[in-house]
Amino acid sequence: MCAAKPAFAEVVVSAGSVRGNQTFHYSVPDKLKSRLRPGQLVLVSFGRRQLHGFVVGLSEEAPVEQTKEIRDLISEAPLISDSHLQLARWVSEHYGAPLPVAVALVAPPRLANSLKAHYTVAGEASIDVRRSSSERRILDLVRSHGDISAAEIYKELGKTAATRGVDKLVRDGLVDRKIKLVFPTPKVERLVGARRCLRKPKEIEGLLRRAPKQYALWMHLLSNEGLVSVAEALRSVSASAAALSGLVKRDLAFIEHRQHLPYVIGAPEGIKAVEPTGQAWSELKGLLQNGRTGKVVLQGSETARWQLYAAAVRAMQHDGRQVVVVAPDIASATELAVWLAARTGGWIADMTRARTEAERIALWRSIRAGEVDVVVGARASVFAPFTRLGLVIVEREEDAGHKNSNTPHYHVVDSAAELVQRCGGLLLLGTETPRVTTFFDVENDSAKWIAAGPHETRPQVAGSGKSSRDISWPSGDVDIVDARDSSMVGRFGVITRSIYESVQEVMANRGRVVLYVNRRGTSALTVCRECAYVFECPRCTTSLVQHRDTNQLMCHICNWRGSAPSTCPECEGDRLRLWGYGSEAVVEAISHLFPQVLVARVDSDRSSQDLEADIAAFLDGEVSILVGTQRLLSYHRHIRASLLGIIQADIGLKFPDFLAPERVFQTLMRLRRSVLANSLKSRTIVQTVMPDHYVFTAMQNRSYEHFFCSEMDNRRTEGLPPIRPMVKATFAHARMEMAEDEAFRARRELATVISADKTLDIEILGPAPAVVRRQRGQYPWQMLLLGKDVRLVLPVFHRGWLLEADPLQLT
DNA sequence: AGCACGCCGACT
DNA sequence: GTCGGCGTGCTC
Repeated sequence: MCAAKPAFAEVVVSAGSVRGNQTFHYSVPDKLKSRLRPGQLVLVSFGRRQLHGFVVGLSEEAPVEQTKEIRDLISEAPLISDSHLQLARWVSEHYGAPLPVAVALVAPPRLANSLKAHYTVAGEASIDVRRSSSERRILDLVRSHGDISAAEIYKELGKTAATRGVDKLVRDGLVDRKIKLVFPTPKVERLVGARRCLRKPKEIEGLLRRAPKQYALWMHLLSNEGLVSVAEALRSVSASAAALSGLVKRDLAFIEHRQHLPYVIGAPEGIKAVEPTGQAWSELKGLLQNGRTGKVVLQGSETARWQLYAAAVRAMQHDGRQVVVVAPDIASATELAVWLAARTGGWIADMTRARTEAERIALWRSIRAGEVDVVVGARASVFAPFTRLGLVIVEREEDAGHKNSNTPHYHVVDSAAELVQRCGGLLLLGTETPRVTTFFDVENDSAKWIAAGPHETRPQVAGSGKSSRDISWPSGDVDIVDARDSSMVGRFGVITRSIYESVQEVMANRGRVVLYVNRRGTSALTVCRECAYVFECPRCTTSLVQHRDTNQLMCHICNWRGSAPSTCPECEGDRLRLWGYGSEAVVEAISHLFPQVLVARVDSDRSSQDLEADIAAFLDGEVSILVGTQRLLSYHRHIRASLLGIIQADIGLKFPDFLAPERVFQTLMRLRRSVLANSLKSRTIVQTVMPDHYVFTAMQNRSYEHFFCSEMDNRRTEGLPPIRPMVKATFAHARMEMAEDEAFRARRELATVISADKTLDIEILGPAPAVVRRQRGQYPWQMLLLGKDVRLVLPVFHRGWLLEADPLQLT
């Protein structure tokens, strides 16, 4: 604790443009000396502006000579706990994000919208004749009201004149600005129900003989169990509000006001709370009982994992501690919330169902008040203001949805690890196929491993020898076909004979097939056979992909579209050739080979409605073959088949991105798990031009460790993550030389900083133009920083640079 | 955001 | 020399 009467307060000012993790010191006025605490919201002068900011620390001394006074306390109750302030600081430093942006993560949602300015008279200053007419009008308004809100002044003068005039008056000390924090509350719903009474229906019919609308309404209410919304009840019998008030006056109906909170998920009746048996639960239970903090990896099938989550949540409810479950996307968050609600007592908050600002704020506040025990949400829910945290569950920790796609580029797993370090609690990472980084932690004993199963005996593969972690593995054989020397059948030359024959066999047995291609469209590039002209995107340096169904050329980087030409713009020749292929080409090829079979395409070029209809047809057996991209995985619960064909997955492996093999491996594992779910006779055929790549051999050997060890060999020699932390820094400019010059200037500046301190462990790769040299009309140049001290030099990157720590994609 | 400062090219 | 446009950095 600091001294009772702090002289200075350290404040994070809410100005988005303040780069880096800079705070500002203000002197504490006497009237606030005994009241100021970290986490409170204050009003401060910042340059010419008055801004709100969070107190993050109190001290006897300030690092600067000149300080201004804190103008006002906006919120007496601290809105952010010490631990969450520390978490925000960590996010800012770790991800190279501005501190105000990081603080906004742990603050109430859209805080600025809840701040309302009020104006009062300051002193007895007489009206200066030189004041403009709008200033005089504002002064009159303030004087006559005594205390007037900004909104009221806006109404009188219009926004521009009002803000300009009011700012001037505040600066000149004629009026005082006060900021009030007014949180919105979710709208109140009026519900109506029939009053149960002992009078016979016949009697009431008589009573209401001369009020037919009231009678109709009464019958309607009786036919409904419980309460219905007033608006809906009146609409359905086309009655007016008068009819309702008549019923209420007769005491036949009653009105209840209820806050409609869509994020509250109650437990349905008949909770199926079954305590799991088995090794996994007894291990997990032990860790939970000790109330220890730490990281645990739980590997297993979805069913096995979810059962353990439910048991863990119940254990926490029993101990009176809060649980947060972070799902990789909105759909699975809601699914998990409903699933958990059915298997645990009490109510669960689904953050993804809090849609309006008022709802999000109400939920935030009830979490802060400790009223909510279990929260399920997408990635932002790790930053919710828990007060007695016991458990953080990250579902499908390997999913890319756990990484934020804009500043700050936080990752849920790393943020959650920091969270439990500061707030306590166990971090449970649920996964089917762990990330390399996560399994590295297990190998290092910095994370515990629990195998949730179901397990099957798997072929033994020589690994590090040290560990023998069980990993549940999708059943069925994997065959690898070398696409380079196999004979191709059908159009475009995309299907090997071996896949063709297997599909034929499955079709003969009335089975179903899923074929995966990693690209949309018909062709990867369109080339002129006369002059070798390649159609390129006008904004990017990518080749355009032809989409036959819409007859368009399309850029897969910036979504540029143009109609497909029939002649070459260079030589006007008409012999255009489609080179490479995507999902559309595979559909065409397959339909041509199996004309009697219905084939559906599943990729993001098609609308959700169309896709759902096709998936339903697939379930009915009407459609027997699905051809799709990543998009197939959105229907992972429905795409069961006895044959999974990987037509093309290896394109990514040729990119200069060390993360590509892991991405391909994860995608194929997930596809296999969903398509072949527990059917023992099912097969996977991988058609590839890289049959010896460890991604495919590991699949064939059914060994995660085979994949992991090969992957780590690569990363160790290069010192890539998780061996050394990595930060990607990108600078884009519409003029290529500008981007290049700035990239090299930053590189030189970094070199000076690094050479000044020989102990710094930092290596710089680049700068180099991005693989796609031009994107959306801009030329991005990027640099990769590696080493344990990389974060110390992040302040070197000023305005215009985009920083991403622990990137998931280098291209 | 809004202002100060400094650099550079255009003009007196 | 000086003016002003523009890019950059600072605000406790």
